[in-house]
Amino acid sequence: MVDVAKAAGVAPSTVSYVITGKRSISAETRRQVERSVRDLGYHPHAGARALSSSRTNVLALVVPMYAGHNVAVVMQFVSSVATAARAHDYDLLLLTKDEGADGLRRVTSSAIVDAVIVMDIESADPRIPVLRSLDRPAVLIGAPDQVTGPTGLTCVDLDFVAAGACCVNHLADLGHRALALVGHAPAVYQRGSSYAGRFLRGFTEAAQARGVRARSRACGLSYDDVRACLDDLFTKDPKVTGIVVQNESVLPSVMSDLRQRGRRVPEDLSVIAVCPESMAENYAVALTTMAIPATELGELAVEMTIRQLDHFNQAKPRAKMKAPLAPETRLLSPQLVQRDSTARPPKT
Amino acid sequence: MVDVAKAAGVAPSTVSYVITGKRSISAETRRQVERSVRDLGYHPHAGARALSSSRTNVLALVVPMYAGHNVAVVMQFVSSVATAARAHDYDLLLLTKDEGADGLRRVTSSAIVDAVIVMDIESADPRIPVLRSLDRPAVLIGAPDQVTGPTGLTCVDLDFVAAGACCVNHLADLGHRALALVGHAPAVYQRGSSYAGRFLRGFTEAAQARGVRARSRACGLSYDDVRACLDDLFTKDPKVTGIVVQNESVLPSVMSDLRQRGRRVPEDLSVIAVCPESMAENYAVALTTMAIPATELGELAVEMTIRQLDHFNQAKPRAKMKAPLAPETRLLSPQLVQRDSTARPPKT
DNA sequence: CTGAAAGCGCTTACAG
DNA sequence: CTGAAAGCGCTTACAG
Repeated sequence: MVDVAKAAGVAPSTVSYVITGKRSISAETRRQVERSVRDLGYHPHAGARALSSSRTNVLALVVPMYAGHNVAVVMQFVSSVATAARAHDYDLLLLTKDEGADGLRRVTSSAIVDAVIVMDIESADPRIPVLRSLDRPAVLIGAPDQVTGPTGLTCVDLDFVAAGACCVNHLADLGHRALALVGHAPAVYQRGSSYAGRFLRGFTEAAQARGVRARSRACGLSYDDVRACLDDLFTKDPKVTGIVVQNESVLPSVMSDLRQRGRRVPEDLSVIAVCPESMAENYAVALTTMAIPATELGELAVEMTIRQLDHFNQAKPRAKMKAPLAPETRLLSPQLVQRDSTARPPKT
Repeated sequence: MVDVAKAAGVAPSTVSYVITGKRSISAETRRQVERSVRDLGYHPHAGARALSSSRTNVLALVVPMYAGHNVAVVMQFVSSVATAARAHDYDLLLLTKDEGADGLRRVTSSAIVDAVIVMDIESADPRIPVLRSLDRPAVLIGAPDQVTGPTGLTCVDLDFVAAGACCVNHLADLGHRALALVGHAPAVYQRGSSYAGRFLRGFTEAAQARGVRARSRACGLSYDDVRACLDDLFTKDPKVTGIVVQNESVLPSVMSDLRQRGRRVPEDLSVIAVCPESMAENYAVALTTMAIPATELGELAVEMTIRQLDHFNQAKPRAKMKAPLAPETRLLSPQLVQRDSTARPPKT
């Protein structure tokens, strides 16, 4: 920086101000400095910046990485968060979920990152109290179980309760009277991943409200798991004419197994897939989907984080008692896109 | 740190030495310091460390994120690199591929990271010259086209040429005389992703060597793309009895379409899938696979990076002419796991 | 085995 | 609109 200042004939602090844009600079001076910056190929040292400004311009993203489970959706989240972060001039530090609460404390109290975004929150997640005590902004992608509960944390998610209900309503409107839900892998429920439970709740409650029969079952990833799951569902209620597949990873096997059973979609059986829109066309029948708006959620998460950060940084110098920005909870409304896999049930 | 030093009754520098372990400390003093560190909940400030030591303990990982393409494999890479990095006390900064060469320059010359790991190298990739000029260690997951070429960069990858050949040999050994390769999406070849080309080359050359017919075709992701691809392959060579599916994302559609055509696997047709082992059991027939050892490759990449870094940091103080560690290229041997989807061809 | 002190490269009140 | 200077919190020669 000193070299740049010399080359431009100004004080080092002026170079800093040109780069950070934190005070107005005469057009002339600015030009000089920018020129020298370019000529010397100068890049400010991130560590030095972090040390003197107490800001790193890095966000942590905690990603769940379970082999085979939900990879497409997770990738979309990661990709969208990374891109949105860069658009706001932030970089992304990737944390795996199994670093747990300690990992959050580590990156946060070493000032490696300015804030954290956490995916895949579980009911009674041990990270929540930690997150709340961090003294740095935290945003959850995914809402803890009591949606409106006093988590004190900012959340953004699809409204999975409404999504479950929405699927039921679509099928009930078409005339279906008996439904089934092919759920996530058992491990997902055991972990208490909140989205799984919330969707199931919406599904069950709406079925009750509409007076249609509904049952659900967790479903493992292998072909045998899928067959066993469908066997069970069809045995327990042979009249099922509508199924909702919440487990995106298992869609191929489900579609293939249904054909093998001689159940035509949608003539004999209607299918709704809960998955990213991009997967809808990958089957012989274009799938009616309950979209998971991963890209939008990722962008929102970043925006909410930045907003918290702005507030946080303003409050810092002024009062010791920074009024923490009131934690918002944004739940996106579900959007069902009808394609060719849902229709009226067969006449009996 | 000053507080910790006071609490422990030692000099700040001693605290530093205890934490970094860079010189021997009496057991007594160490205990005192460690105690104070714990009592005060002290965490060293990453920025300050980076500034004075010129090391950040962060690695950049450049990840290709194309919706739908190869997501499972990419996730496995990311997960394994992240975990391996943590095991060496490094964090991971995630860069998307579309930040390109500029992104590499940015994180590197701002000293945000100590080294970079780059996935999905293309033939004649514009990032290669940049990587070579970085003055920081760089490791490629994936080899540029001329495997042994003078890239001057350290690479680790599956030996895709051998992998292609290995698939052909397995099928030829079983007695198949006409083979087909369902390749990656056209976009992958257009980008010149090197693994796609290398696999194809191995496949083609081995077929020639073994005197079996072989053709290949790119294949898009949608069901219609898959059907068109198989239509084309079977039309051009109706005697095909063995196919290799390199495009993991398309496996479900392929298997489902084959059944619809009345081609039983493996009685009528043998299938080899190039994919992670974890996907082998997700179909009605357990798939014979050409494994993509993503986890192992990720770990190797991190180890090679650390080794470069060690060398780099040792050379720095001594000579201006740091002899750059001779760039290694490690190509893992392919491993074919036979399961139930390959067998002798039908007698004619 | 331990200390005192310089210095890493920025940002940001404080002055004018 | 611009400068001079303190200070952020560590690491690491230099000494003893």
